[in-house]
Amino acid sequence: MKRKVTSDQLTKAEEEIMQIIWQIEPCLVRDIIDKLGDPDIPHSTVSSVVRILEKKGFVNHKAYGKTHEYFSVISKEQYAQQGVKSLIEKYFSGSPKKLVSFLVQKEDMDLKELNDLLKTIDNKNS
Amino acid sequence: MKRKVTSDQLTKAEEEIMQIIWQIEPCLVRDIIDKLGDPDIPHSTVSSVVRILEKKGFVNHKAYGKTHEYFSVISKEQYAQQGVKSLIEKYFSGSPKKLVSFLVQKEDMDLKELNDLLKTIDNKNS
DNA sequence: GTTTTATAACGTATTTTTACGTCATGAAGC
DNA sequence: GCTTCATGACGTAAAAATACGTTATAAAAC
Repeated sequence: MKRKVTSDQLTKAEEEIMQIIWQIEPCLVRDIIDKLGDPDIPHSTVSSVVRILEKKGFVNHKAYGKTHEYFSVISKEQYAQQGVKSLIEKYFSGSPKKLVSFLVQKEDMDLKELNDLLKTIDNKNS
Repeated sequence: MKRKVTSDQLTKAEEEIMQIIWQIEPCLVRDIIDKLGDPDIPHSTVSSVVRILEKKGFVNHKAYGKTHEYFSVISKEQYAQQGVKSLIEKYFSGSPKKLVSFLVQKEDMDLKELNDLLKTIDNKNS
């Protein structure tokens, strides 16, 4: 029940904003709002979340006068890696192989696809 | 920024308890505490989380007098599937293939392993 | 039957997350 | 210069998640 101090996990709202930053960085809060689609969301709400993201070390900014241009510090890939790792640990007994066979079983992926991929990687490595 | 009403996502504490329930169900709150390892955690704290899990529809209980025996309604596999799906959507542009090649690249999984797996599945399907 | 023990519910306090009103500042236009 | 506009920070309100003290009850021990 202990809470990790190093906030390495994003909440839902935080992640939603972070995804946009990864897409369009570097960006202003305004840009994020435009991308969000919801025009009624108050500027200050988004600003708050971005500030929290900065506090958590996910983004940083460069100031041009009062205007802040935000950019990510943790890459989407880095964060994804952490997510994949935790998923595998928690739901596939730490075995990536189990995750792959799950993907195939659930028909999210067919065998042919997997085979093709394997060939592609094989070629790269030789 | 809208919040989903159908609580399909567990928070950290909730998930920790849920993992234990999946492991040892059916179980009493007491069993969960024993499994948690932290003997100082108040019984009522764990009980609260379990009640929330019930409200969210993840568990249900059978009452024996005042004693409640909890069991999962949503299987670990079901929940895992949802997690995998959301991860793929958010971080691998909806392509399971990309996830697999990510696994290989990050050396969480080697090619041989993947190859073996492919053979195993192949055999099953023929 | 009475006492003790183990159980869970309930209500509430605390903390964290999410949302927003208000203020200040710099830039642009006058 | 002054005014307007766009920006973001700050503080705080609201909601959600987490933690726990207290009470009630059933079962077990006596």
